[in-house]
Amino acid sequence: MIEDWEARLREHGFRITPQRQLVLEAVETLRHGTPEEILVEVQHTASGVNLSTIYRTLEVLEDVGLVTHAHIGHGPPTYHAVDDHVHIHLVCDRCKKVLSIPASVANDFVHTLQSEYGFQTDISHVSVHGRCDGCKALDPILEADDPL
Amino acid sequence: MIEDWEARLREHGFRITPQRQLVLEAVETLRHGTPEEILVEVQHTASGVNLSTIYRTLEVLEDVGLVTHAHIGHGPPTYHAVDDHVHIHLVCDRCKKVLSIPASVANDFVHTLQSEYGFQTDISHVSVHGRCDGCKALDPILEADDPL
DNA sequence: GGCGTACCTGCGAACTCCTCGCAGCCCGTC
DNA sequence: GACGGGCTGCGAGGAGTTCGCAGGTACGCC
Repeated sequence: MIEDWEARLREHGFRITPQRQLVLEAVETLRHGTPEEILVEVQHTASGVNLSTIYRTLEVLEDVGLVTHAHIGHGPPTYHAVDDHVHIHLVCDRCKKVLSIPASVANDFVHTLQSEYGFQTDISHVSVHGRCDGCKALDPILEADDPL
Repeated sequence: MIEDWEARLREHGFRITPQRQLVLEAVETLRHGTPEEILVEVQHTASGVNLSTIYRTLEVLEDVGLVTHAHIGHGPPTYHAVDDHVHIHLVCDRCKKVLSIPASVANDFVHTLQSEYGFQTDISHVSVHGRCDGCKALDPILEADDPL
């Protein structure tokens, strides 16, 4: 559990509630979790918790910098705890598998965006689509084709 | 208009219909278009066209490699014609502005993903989140914080 | 040019993901 | 321990997308 999560919330004028604790714990346990998955995880401990609360709680936790979200393809967003290693998602559009790689791989790319376009990149929010090693052999991407 | 679009469709066993032609034209005119925007564009010419048809047509056009889509943040996907320059979207999470930059900027990054992780990147499908030059000054991203 | 069939379209229902309004609860403070 | 305002659960509702079905139409075949 991230230390000082209570302090983080209080600093921003938010209250400490069991729901917020449970959601944060669930995000850390799952490492990659959609709101729906987080709900299920939370309900192992407290079955009365509502999906709206998950959404509102995730918004609060993101606000104070305890969790982040990233968009992985078409479905719902995925949430992470921020003390987890900052990473990039490689999403295989064919088998839907998600690889996490260290964000450092993109350092040069990020610097170029900064120096040439003045763009400050939130690298943890990036997801890169394509074909994983296995699927590449079976069904490679052709030029600019994107048969998702 | 992409040459041979009719041939492309026929090759894959699809028929040529006015709707398919109009959708393809709309995508090329708009350059960046959500299904809803494409519908509006198509309806300038043929008001009877239905949104379901737009979705089904885009799926077909993507299938035969005439259009691609990319996910730009929380909203609906954006479609492009494939003869357009391959590009990367830089999405400002604060002002929602989208910059298009040449895909070549990511060449080294793409090669690293290939050589180190065996991952074949569909670079046109990537969207990079962060802060544009203007917003960066007003409200920068703090470490791993992501206050979208 | 006309015919038939399989594909395609329009329409509406439904589904998923998410947000909102409201009434009651409970955290934090005095 | 009592009070007030933020927080939660619940249900309704909205945006974006998909699906099933009935009728229309492209296109191969004569």
